Amino acid sequence: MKSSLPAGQLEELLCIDCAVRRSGICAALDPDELQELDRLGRHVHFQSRATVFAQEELATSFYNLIEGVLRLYKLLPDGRRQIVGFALPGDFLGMAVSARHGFSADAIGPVVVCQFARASFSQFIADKPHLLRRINAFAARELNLAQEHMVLLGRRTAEERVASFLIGWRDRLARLKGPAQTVALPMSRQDIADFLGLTIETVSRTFTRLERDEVIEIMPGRITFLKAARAEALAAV
Amino acid sequence: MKSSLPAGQLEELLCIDCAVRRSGICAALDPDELQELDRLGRHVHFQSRATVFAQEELATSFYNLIEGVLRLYKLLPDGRRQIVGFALPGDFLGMAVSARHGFSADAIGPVVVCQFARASFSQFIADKPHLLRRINAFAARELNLAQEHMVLLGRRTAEERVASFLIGWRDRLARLKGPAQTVALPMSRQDIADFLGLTIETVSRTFTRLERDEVIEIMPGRITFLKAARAEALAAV
DNA sequence: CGTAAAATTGATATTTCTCAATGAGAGTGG
DNA sequence: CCACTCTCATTGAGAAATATCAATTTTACG
Repeated sequence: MKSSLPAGQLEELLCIDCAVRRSGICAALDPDELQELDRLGRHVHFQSRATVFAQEELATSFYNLIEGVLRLYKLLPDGRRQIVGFALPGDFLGMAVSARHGFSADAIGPVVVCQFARASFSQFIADKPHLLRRINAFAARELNLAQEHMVLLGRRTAEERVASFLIGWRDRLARLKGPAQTVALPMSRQDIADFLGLTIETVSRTFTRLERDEVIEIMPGRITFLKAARAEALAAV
Repeated sequence: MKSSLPAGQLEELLCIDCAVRRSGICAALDPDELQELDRLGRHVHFQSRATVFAQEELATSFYNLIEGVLRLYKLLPDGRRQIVGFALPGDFLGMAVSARHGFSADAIGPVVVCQFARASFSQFIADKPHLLRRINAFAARELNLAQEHMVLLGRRTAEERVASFLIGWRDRLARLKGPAQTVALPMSRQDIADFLGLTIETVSRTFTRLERDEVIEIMPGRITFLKAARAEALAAV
């Protein structure tokens, strides 16, 4: 955490000290490789609502999310929005299928990312099978999440969607910060609606219903599970 | 296509002669590696409706789809089904996130797959960066498709879903067999409904409406585009 | 042909959306 | 410190899209 770098570069910590060193893709690297990586990446801060990259923009970088939350979304030409996921520290972004990004990413609250130029990072990973395998595992996990979400969007009721979302979010935060009954929800109701394929009104009504049934308690920016088992049952069915 | 192998092994063609040699992940391999791979994989035939692997089953193999169509789906405990995709020749399956399959795969019509034992294939790819990169690219493409599908499921109307599906399916078949206005639909209306997050009745009514509007012509097991541009517009919005 | 499965069509029900109004929290300037 | 304002969230009433239930028709297959 301490740094001997001159002022103005304080955030340019070394990979070896990185907060997501053990959870991100970099966990696959040995000390020598981490040192090499130090020269390729740089930390970039974004304030709330800032855009890290946008759909259709040329994908010139890869990103490791170090701190904060990103919403990842696709827009239809008429403005309809589908949030395809929320990124948390340790997540790796930028695996575009073409030269352009398939979705936009913007900050929900302050964010720090580790940015890598596409060309040099591609070169860095090109002959590192252990790192390629880890990136593969990350992609497989993402794909699995996406498929779970398709089931939610295609076949679940509003109440099941909301319960699934809350339980899934709780579990992701638990992996980062340890388990807790109270769960921070930094994203807006509109974000939740656009993630779950619902309207903001339906999300709000469903929250209220879950609170009336004493499954959760609603507080500004967070909720508490009162009957976690009931919520889990709704999420699982 | 010709084979000098004894009867009973007629389908055990060599990788070098494989129908999906240029489109599948194996396109990343050189002749020596293909020869090595010959010893690891074996062709397996499935008849229509047969299950190649099932959700929650131990993932003991990887598969290259050689011929035919698979439906890939997840089931909820109460029987609701979401088809997460249709696999076509050249697709690679079996990248499970855990030890178990995240979805089921079964044959729509006769199917041939090239099956690899998980352990030996994992070993085969472990130190082949070019193959790992290709598998990565396949995963990224899958993820991209999944995200597109999330938009469809979360934010599109029934008519847009059906038009998107027909156009998307046409384009995938075009890549395999060349462009055509008439498109084979080997899957049932129920399969289409479970892919699009609709009921069979809504799919049927939407097909009928598209036919009444002279956008498509419906025939048993296939459709023809009469106004492809109109369908594309519905799919794109 | 005859039968079973798949697809279509119709009538009605239900969920979720849309439109509109109200309420609550956070930041700002007097 | 308090009104003011802006954004976000909640609530209500009615509309719309899609689901459900129930025939009927078409297609596939022995």
